[in-house]
Amino acid sequence: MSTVLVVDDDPALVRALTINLRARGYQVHAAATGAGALQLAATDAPDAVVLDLGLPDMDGSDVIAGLRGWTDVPILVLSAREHSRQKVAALDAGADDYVVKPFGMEELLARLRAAIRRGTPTPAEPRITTEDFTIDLSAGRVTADGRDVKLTPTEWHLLEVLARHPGKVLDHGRLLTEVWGPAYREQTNYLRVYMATLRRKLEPDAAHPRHLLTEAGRGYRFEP
Amino acid sequence: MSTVLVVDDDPALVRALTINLRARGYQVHAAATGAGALQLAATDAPDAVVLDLGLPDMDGSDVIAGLRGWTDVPILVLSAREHSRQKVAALDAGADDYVVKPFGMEELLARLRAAIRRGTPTPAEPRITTEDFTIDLSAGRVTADGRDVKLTPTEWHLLEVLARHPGKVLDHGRLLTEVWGPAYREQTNYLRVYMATLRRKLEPDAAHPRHLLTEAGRGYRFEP
DNA sequence: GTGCGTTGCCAAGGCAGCGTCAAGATCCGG
DNA sequence: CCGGATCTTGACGCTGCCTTGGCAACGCAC
Repeated sequence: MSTVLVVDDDPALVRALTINLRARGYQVHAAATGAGALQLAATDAPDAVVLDLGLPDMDGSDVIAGLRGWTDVPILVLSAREHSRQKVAALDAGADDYVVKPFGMEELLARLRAAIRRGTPTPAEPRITTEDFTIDLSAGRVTADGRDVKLTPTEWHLLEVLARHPGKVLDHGRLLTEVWGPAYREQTNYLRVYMATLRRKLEPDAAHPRHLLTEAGRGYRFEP
Repeated sequence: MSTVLVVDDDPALVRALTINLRARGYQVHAAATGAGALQLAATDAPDAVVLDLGLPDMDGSDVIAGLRGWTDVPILVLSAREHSRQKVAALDAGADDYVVKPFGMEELLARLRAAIRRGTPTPAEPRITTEDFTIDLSAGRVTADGRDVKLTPTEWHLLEVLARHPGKVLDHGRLLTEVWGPAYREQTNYLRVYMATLRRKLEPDAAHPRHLLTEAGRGYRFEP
């Protein structure tokens, strides 16, 4: 999960932000001064920084410059002042976004999500590995001991749906609807045929599958 | 020089933005509808998009989704409405920034600079080599054993799109929208024709391609 | 053990998708 | 206005995928 560095000298605001961010699954570190912020940013390598411009010890632009000297971490600036000139200065100093206080928490969180999303142009390796094969969802390929496995469109589509819900049992109706469309909800034989070919192509022993499992009477499950 | 696509149905605002952006050295293209915006974005490949949410023909989120389906170009959203919920929706749909009308021109320009600065963090090696040929993306040239290979504009465009996503399967719709525009999403025969000429010009054995591969039923893939 | 529903497996026919070719249509420089 | 390059369009086999039906194996309830 992502780490966020919150920099503000108002303890109440820091606490409010911390609570909201933690509730969304972020890890939060806080600093009350510009010097502390630079220090923490260097040691923690956060995924985003929320920075109040009105710090007691340093000018906001200097904090931004201090960060930008060595990192491209997204910086989201908070400020009580509406002054346009200051916004321009902060953005040109290298900030990624600017939010005026008082702000809505939902908006701040959305802007933070947008900033972090941009900050990681590698949206994580969407790659799922088992002991016997590897699925690369973004590249749309499957490899088994080094070699590319050739899958037909339908085979791939079915595998993709299963792999996106690892460990979960997906019932027939759901799989059929997602792969073939709502009109095919009753054609459970399709599933039998295609699960069979997937097992033949991916499982070491198709007769005793280890990853493409049947949950009798309920559906199928993918186990990494 | 950066190109900016301005999307707004208010001619006065479009003119004001155009004048200001041109004065700063940007190249400006404009659209008044969502459909026009998607079309222009596909053909012009702008470096940033300024998008008004209140378009006559499409919902703003749909325009964002239509762009995000195939490009990471920075999107800066304009809206008259202050509603927080709409901001959140636009940002989560993939927008990079959100500015409430009326806005200060200086602030808008600063945010635009920040967005474009973020959007081009890849000076990177714009050169891709395979065993049989080399693609120089920045120079727009391809060489096969020392000699320049002559490509027509369309051939080059198609090769470029494939080469920018090495190893990934790109489906027909995506390739067609990027090379020919959204209106050609169904013309899969274009792909067949141009993949054939690319193979003839680049592959040692066009009948058994090693780098320009077809993923039957799903799309094409470039393998370095 | 028996009966029933569910699942795995196989093979054959129809057909969609792909590669290929060639003939207009269009664009562009001279 | 002409000639060549480029793009568009249609047609035609062919490969291989999807569909379909039938049958055997299996597990579970009785």
